[in-house]
Amino acid sequence: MAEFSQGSFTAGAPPSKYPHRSLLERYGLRATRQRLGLARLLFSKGNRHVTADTLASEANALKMPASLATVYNVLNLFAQVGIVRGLAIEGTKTVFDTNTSDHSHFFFEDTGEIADIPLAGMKFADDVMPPEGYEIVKVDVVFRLRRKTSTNV
Amino acid sequence: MAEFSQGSFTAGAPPSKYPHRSLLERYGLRATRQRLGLARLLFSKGNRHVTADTLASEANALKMPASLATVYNVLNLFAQVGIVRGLAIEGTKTVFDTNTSDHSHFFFEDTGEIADIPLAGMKFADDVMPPEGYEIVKVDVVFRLRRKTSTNV
DNA sequence: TTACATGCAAACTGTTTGCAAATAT
DNA sequence: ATATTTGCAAACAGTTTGCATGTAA
Repeated sequence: MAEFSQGSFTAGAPPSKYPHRSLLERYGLRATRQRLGLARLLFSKGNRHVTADTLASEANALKMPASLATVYNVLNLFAQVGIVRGLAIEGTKTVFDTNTSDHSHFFFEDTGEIADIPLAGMKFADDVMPPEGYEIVKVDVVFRLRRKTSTNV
Repeated sequence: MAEFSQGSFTAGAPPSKYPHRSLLERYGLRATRQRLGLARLLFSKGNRHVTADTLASEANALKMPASLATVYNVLNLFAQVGIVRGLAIEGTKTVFDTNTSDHSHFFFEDTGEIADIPLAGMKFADDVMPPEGYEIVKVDVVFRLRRKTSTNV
């Protein structure tokens, strides 16, 4: 039960133990226990694509309890300030991507998985004239993949 | 209020009155009253982007009653056989597009509206190498639009 | 006549919200 | 001390489903 003890420091409060505290403060967000925990899950192992409930179960499995409602709140908040980015790929669950740079996605239709592609969507904005009075703020590009049928060579 | 009287013919059942009957038959779908009615709404006035409930209210307003469940069934069925195409743009409601050709979309963030752009997504498939064993079956490209801020010249 | 489609209501999934208790500053 | 955040459960939106009734073939 101690893999994520947090809260009571004795001495000079080790400054490097909570690397995400500064991240939160940079965005003017209060550094609460669950925000720090979720930020750690999100940003400790490379770019990720999570849904609210995958992240919640992950947190709970690691004894970093956060209610589903809070996970939603935190993910929405992070998305709002730009720490993560929400994707609407499958219509149902919202996927949050920790990679906020301009890139595209593979969507594996068989597994539902999502993978990043280093292809800037904005480069396609040149091919398109936005309607009068509007500007293109983002270009979402999703390459939908199907397992190649062996008969279909 | 009689723009869609349907049902009771007297004589030799005018053959051209239901142009969508043949559409349904072409896909092996039984030509029921509500399928014909919904097909008419979908395909009588150019390309459209509808949700289940906009289409249902439209039908009901025209005295072509179809329950919401049936509208869902019919739209899903049409999408399945390829008469329409489902879009996952906003995460919430599924939008059905009567234009099944390869094209892209504008998404107006202020109004939620969707508009077609004659830009084939598949042309971007050249820039991308699909993972081993997979093939790109569709490329969804959405240009998200925001109203230009006058201060932001 | 018979298999299939419809309508209704109830179930279901994903997400948001109201409010009391907990907590960060 | 006080404003903010959390957790729970209830509300909510969109969609699907079970089953009796209706209907196309």
